[in-house]
Amino acid sequence: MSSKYPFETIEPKWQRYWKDHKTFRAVEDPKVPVERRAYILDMFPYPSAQGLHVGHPEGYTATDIYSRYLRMNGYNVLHPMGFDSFGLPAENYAIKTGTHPKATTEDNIDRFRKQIQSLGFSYDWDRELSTCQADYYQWTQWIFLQLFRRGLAYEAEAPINWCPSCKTGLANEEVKDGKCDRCGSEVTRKRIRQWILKITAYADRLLSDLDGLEWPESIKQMQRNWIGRSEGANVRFKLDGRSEEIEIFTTRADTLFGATYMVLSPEHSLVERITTDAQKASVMAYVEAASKKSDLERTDLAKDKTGVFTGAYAINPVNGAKIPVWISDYVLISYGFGAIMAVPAHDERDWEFAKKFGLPIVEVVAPSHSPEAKAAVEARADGKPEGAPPVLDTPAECTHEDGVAVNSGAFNGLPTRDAMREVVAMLAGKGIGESTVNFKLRDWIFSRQRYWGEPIPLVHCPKCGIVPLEEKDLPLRLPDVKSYTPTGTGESPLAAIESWVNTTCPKCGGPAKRETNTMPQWAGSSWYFLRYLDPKNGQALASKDKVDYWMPVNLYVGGAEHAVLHLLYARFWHKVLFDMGLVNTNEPFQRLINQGMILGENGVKMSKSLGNVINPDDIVREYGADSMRVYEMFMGPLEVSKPWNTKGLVGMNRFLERVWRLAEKPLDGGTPPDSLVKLLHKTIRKVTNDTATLNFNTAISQMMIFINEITGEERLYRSLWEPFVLMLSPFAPHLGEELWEKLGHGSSIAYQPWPKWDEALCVDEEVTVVVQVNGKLREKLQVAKDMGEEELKALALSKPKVQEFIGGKDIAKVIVVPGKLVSVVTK
RNA sequence: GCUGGCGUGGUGAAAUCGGCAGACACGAUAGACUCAAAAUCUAUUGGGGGCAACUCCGUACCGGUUCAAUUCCGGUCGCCAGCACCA
Repeated sequence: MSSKYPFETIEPKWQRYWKDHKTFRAVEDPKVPVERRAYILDMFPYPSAQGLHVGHPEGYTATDIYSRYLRMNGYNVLHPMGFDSFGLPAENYAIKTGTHPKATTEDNIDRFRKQIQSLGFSYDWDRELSTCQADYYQWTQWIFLQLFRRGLAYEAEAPINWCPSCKTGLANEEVKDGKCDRCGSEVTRKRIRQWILKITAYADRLLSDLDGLEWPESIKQMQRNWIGRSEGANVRFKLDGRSEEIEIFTTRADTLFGATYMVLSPEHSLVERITTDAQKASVMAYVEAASKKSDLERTDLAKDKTGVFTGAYAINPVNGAKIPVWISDYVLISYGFGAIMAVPAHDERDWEFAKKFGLPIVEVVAPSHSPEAKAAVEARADGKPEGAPPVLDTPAECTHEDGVAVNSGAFNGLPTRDAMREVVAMLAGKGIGESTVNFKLRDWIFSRQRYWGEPIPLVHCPKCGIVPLEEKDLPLRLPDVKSYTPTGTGESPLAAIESWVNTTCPKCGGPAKRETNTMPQWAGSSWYFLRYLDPKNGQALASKDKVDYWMPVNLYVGGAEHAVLHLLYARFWHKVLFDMGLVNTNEPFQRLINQGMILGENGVKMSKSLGNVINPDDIVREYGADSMRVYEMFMGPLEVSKPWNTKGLVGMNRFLERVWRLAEKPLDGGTPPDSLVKLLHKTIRKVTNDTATLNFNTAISQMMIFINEITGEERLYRSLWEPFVLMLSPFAPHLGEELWEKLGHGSSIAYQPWPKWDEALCVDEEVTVVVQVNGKLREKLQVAKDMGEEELKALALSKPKVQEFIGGKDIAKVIVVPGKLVSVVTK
């Protein structure tokens, strides 16, 4: 009678063993060559009150299997875990319940750590960190000071997302579809004094360095779009009868002759000055209304263009035309100069606006094969481009396609690309424009008017201005407060603690006030992977030796939701640290993989409100951690989203039960049958290759095939069983250790050498060769693996079945792929 | 709208230097064991037709290249994700 697989006792037993023996402690052994060192990293979790979700262990299991596999292959592996613990959820909870966020955060971390440990991951827990601890955020503050010193942090008034109901500024990630994620109110804009990081100074490098990264193409593409580099030109337009100029950015300098009006963003600084008295009332009303609009109203819903004429006119520099200057909120203050030249014939937005307000539309680019284009090209060939016949009709539709310049004076007849270059050259010659590059990426609004974050280590001194703290005075500790409730004035709750706010200036010693904004949640996570390298270092964020030993991260696994925020911020900070000589690589994460989402059993996203959430604790209790691990890896490729299915999990549990029952047979030291030896070697080959490439689902399937085969045997051969247990152990580590111990070994399986396969034993002596006649499969041949082409052809043609389908027709050709197929084609 | 990705049995999926479509698992059906159930084991399981040997169809849809297409190319439709007036 066989016993049930006792995961309830095995799993805690080995977890205790690993902890007591510090089995997975990583040590910087200089004897290990660089190519045998591996830094395998998970995106660390935010420890929420809900506890772990089944989605978390998916990526963690993948990196764990890979880490264990690498250790067994002689690698020195760094595989750490920690907690991203500053941020709004803890603070919101504190506001609601009056519990200190530190207390709830610590509770949550304890819970998370326990849950993570219950899954048997091989982390080096001696390196655990938490971003809200002073000995960690001391270095987050230190990095901020370096950014400040290098001119990469500046103070400015900037409009931020503001929730009028929660009375607080919101981070971008807390705004969903223009609404507050917490209360559902529409988010408005509020201008508040902000600390901003100059990430745009690194835009070019953040873009070009993507090319060298082994990241999913989709993530690289998302970052490219987000950075949004565009080449174009700046052009300055004179105002009619005034000294000011309007400067604009355009990617289509070639359409300058078609610019029939200009539009300023309502927030543009010239608006007030250039508006004529007659227009003042309507312009001011429009500006006022625009400022009150939420983002949602200004973008999604604003399909219909709105705007007001300022009364002012600008001069089109190429043809001297007087063109009206309007204001409209379809022009964004935050991009380019917050002003545009409008070319309605060749820009959809300008087209809609011009149609609505009856503004002139002039075609300046004709489709390449149109008669207008041909006439312009001919005129140019004759040396008289300006003599090209004018195109007078208002175009029927707007097009941004390339073509040939028309209605463009000396530029008539030039193809779009040439016209762009020529027009810019002409503008540059006159000193009223030049080619330039613009980015969509904006500077990083870095301050939060919140309590639970890193205090910004600066003071405001009435004499000296903004003064950074001395590095020796770090960390600047977060003080205790009575109330975490946001003030609603745009000041953080810290502002109310006078004893903390009032301080002395580090420079002059006079009275000064502390900066009361705190850092966003993204600060701590922008460099945590460096602190794991040297988590107890009191002198530096990490010693250079340790950075050199481990960096860069060889494999980083986490959700795709961090494609642009965390992954872009971390790259930015890393490049700054690289420029300072503190890290050895330009990029932090060499290889990135996004695990897919685990959906609910009904195929939709797991969420509390849908009642389809699976709690990993229940799974571990009922089926064991190993079943959970193997199931999550068996579900499908790591990168794709797939629905949870508890039935499927039960199947994995059955597989492990079968393995356990097999182990209860007495071991046999004899030689197993050839066919099983061959299967073993094929299995080693497949599991090795698939594990190395993170194709865990097919590796598991091969192990199942192996088990199905050897289950039929009377005896359990040690020479088959030991290699199998070794291969299984990264996937089901508790069971692996237990079976290894049962095999009579004294030490952990974690560092045993990975089994090797013999290629000669993976080859079958006999293979199936299929015969096709006119593309259809008609016969199969069992032949020796190395049968030659001629022999195969003769054998195939000798088969009655094949002859039957040839049906006496002449043979046009026969294609033979030795070991695979014979394809007969008739005339 | 733009960008990226994906469409294969009842379900999760496997197979792509083009070469037996559906490995492995779930579910289902039938049987063995049992007083019975659970567990376990055995068999069948893409669809249609045939008593059967067998045969036809089948990888979202339409077309192309090829002796041969799930795989390559062009188009259409659908789904998912991200961005969204970026001049």
